[in-house]
Amino acid sequence: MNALSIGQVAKQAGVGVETVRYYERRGLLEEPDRKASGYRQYDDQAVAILRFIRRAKELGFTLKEIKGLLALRLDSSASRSDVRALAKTKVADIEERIADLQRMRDALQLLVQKCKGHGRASGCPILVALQDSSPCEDKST
Amino acid sequence: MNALSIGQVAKQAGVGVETVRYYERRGLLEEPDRKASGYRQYDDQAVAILRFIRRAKELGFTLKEIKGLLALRLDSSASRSDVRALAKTKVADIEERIADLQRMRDALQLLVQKCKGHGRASGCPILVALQDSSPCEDKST
DNA sequence: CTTGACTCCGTAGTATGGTCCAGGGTCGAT
DNA sequence: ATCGACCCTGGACCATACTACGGAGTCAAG
Repeated sequence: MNALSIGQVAKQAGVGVETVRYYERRGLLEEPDRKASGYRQYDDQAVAILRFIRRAKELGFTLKEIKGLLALRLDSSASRSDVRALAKTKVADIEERIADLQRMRDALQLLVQKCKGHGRASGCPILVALQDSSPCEDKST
Repeated sequence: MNALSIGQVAKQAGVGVETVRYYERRGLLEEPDRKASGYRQYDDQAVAILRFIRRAKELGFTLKEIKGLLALRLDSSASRSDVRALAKTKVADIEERIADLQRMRDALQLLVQKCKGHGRASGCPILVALQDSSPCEDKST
């Protein structure tokens, strides 16, 4: 197991040094061992976790959620059924998110189809639809 | 054309008063006329724009993008294909996010499968799945 | 042993999209 | 005239996710 400096893990994971420290503060990354000088010493596992975080972020997870996802991984020794339940909940969350995005996409795609792309922008069906097609119930009750 | 107070436009558009002022500061909403007292005076057009913003936000546009969309609407030299291109880009964005989420969901589902029965959950498929599906080129050049 | 790159820490600033607050002024009804 | 509801401004504040900075210490090559 090779020891890596913060700069090296950062580079290998494709993030900045400040970001690594930030994740540590946020509790996503365990506090690593230190050398006598106080320098952080990481191993390859840290790189894997950083890449995981990067990827999960791309998937639209917040750091808080990613922390939970990482906890799934670490909790495994304790209670497997809990892990399973948590993972299942996450799957449901994600599916909901997918459904939301699909609704967004469908709505937008419908608008794109309505617009043939000819003529002036004013009067474009997309812009018109954006104004008119909304239910937008007001806040009065 | 009826004159509306900020509270009235806000209510009709389904947003908060502070939000209306915020949009004005951000340049999404034109500065309205003022009464002698300094009170803002809006018309129905403002409600339409606020609804437009709300709706576009629901479709995943950022305020910056919405500002662009609103500018297109006013720009006589802008064409529908400009609007269409923007919308299409957004559709592509959303589809990418959907695909990513589906991959994440599959990875998690795999985790759920693996956690079933026994077998160590350390060596977790979440981490593995996300590690492998990512290019993760490092920053070195 | 010097030099330059790297690291430490804490704090502050960035952007996004608001939201809230104080300390005023205004409006409409009673 | 007085009350409550509304509006004004400027600025602070919230969360999220970083990014930058100052002033110090450390490491490794030459």
